Amino acid sequence: MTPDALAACVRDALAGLVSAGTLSIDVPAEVHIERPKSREHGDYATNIALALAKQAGVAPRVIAEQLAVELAKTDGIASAEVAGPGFINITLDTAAQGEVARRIIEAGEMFGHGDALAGRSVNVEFISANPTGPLHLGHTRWAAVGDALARVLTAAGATVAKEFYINDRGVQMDKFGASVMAAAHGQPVPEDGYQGGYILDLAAEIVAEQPDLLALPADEQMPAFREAAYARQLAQQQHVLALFRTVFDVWYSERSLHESNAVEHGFEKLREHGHVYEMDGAVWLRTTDFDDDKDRVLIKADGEYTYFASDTAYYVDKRERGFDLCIYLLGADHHGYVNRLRAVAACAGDDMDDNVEVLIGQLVKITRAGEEVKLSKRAGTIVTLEELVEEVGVDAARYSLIRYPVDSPLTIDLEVIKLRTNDNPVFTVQYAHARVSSVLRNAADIGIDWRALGFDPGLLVHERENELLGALAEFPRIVAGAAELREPHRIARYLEALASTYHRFYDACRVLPRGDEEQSGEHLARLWLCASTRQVIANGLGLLGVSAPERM
RNA sequence: GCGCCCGUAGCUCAACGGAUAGAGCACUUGACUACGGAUCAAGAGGUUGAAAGUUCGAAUCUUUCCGGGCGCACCA
Repeated sequence: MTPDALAACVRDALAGLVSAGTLSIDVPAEVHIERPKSREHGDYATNIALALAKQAGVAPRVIAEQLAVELAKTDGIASAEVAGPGFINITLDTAAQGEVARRIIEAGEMFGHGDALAGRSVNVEFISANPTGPLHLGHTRWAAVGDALARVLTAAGATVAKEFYINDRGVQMDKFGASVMAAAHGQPVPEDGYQGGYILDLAAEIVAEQPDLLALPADEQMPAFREAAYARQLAQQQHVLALFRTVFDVWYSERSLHESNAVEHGFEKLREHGHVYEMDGAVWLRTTDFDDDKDRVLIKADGEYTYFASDTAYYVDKRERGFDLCIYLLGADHHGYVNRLRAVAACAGDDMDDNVEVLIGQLVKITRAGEEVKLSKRAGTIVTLEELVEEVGVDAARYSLIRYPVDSPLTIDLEVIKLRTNDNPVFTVQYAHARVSSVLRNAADIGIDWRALGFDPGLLVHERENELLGALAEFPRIVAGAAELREPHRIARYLEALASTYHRFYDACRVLPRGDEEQSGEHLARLWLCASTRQVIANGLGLLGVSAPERM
C-alpha cells in the first residue's frame, strides 16, 4: 500500500459515505496523505475531515469518526483512529507495507518515476554565459541545479531539453577580441577589456597555433583574434561542464538567431499580436500590457535591434521548435527580467502562467574555514567552476549546490564540503549506499540469492523496518513534488533522511545470519529491504547527477 | 523613490496552512568480541526579526514596520 493508493482508499470511503447519505459533500479530487512525524500517529495520517468540515456543515471529528469506521474495513488497513481536532491516523497491515520492497525491486531504476508531467515538452535554459571567460561560481549553482531539475522533470514524465544560449554577439565579444589581441602583441589589455590571466593564456595558444594572425591588417586582426579566442573559450566551457556531468542538448548561438532572420521573424510575430508601436523614432513592445513596469525597445532609433529583441525572438524560436514550457534559470541580478520575459510570452499570444517560467537563484558566497573568499575579477580571486571541481570533486560540488533551495543566498565553505564525515551530507548519503552494497555483497558471498528466493513481507514487523519501508514508499511523492515545485533540493534532503533511517534500521536489525546460524525468512525479508534501499538511494543520487559508490 | 528575494538553535540550513518548529556541525553523556563505528542511543540548545490580521490551526497567507542582498538602459 503506497500513499497514493491509500489516498484512493480514502476517496472511495468518502464516496461511500456520500452515496449512503451520511455525508453531503463533493468528493475532493485530491486527498492529502502525510507521513506523521511521530510514530504514535500511525503509518499515515490525513487531515481530510478538517478540510471538509466547513463544506459539510458538520464538526470535523464527526466526519473523521464516520470515515475512520469505513477505512478500518479496507483491505490492507489495520486500524484508523481519530485524533486531535479531526486527524485520522492510519496504520497499515504489516504485509501491505512490506510489499513496497517488492515494488521497488520490480521497478528498479524506474522506481520514483511518474507521469505528472507526461506530454509536456520542456526547455530548460540555464547558465547562458558570455563565451568570453571561464565559468565562475555564479554559473556553477545553475550548472548543478539546472541539470538536476532537468533530470527531475524527466523523471516526472516530461520531455526535456537542456539549453545553453551563447551570448556570442555584441560589444562584449569585441572587447574580448581586442583584449586577446593586445595580449598577443605583449601590450596591456584595454582599460575596459578583460583582465584575467586566462586572456594571456588564450593569446599565447592562438599565437602558437596561428602566428600569421599577428601579420594581418589592423581591421582584420581583431575579428580574427576574437573568433579564435571565442572557439577556444567555448570549447573550454563545454569541456568543464562535461566534467561536471552537465551536458546540454542544445548550444544555441545568439549569432545564429540573427543570421537565420529569426529576429525579424520574431518581430513580425509580435507585431501580428498587436503589442508593437513606434515612439520617438524607436519601435517598442508594450510589455506594460502584461505587468511589466515599463515598455521595452525592440528597434533603436538608429535602426539596430536591441538585445531585448534577440530575447523575444529567441523565445518565439523556442516555441516554434515545439517546446510548450520554457523555463529560464537566472541569477538574482537578473530578477528584473522576470516580468519582461513573462510579458514577452503574453505579447506573443501565449499564456504567461503556463508557457514560461523564470526561476531566480540567489548568489553564492564562498568561505574557507569560516573566512569569506572575496570574489574579484580584477584581483584574480574569482573562483571558477573548474577550480571548485578540482578542489572538492564533482560529487561534493554538485550535491552541496543542489541541497539548498535556490531562492535563498547560499554560503559554501570549501573546507567543509571536502570533509569525508557527517559534516558533509553527500558523504552521509553515499556512505549509506556503500554500506548497504556491502551487506548485499556479503549475502552473495555466503550464497544467499535473495532475489531468487523471494520474501514474505509480513515478516517485516520491527519498528525500524516499518520506518524504513515508510521512508522508501515516500520516494515517488518526493520526486513528483520536486518536479512540480521545480525544487531538486527536496531530493537531497529526502536522501539524507533516508540514509539516517537506514542506519537506524541497520543498528537494530541484523540482516545476515551470524556464524553458523540458519538462514531464515526474516533474513531474506531484510535483504529485500536492503536491496530496495540501495535502489532508492541510487535512483535519488542519479537524479542529482551524483555517483552512488559501491565502496568508498 | 519603486520592485524582487531573504530573515528559523551558537554555525550552515530544513519544514507544499497541520499535531510537541526539525537535521547536520559544535557542546554534554553513553554503546565497539565491528553483516563497513564514515555508525547508533540520550541530553542541552527557539518569543521562527517585530506587531497586527485571516482560521479549527500560521515559520508558511495579508498588512505595516525593522534589518540584509539584488535590480530599476534606445548596454549587452
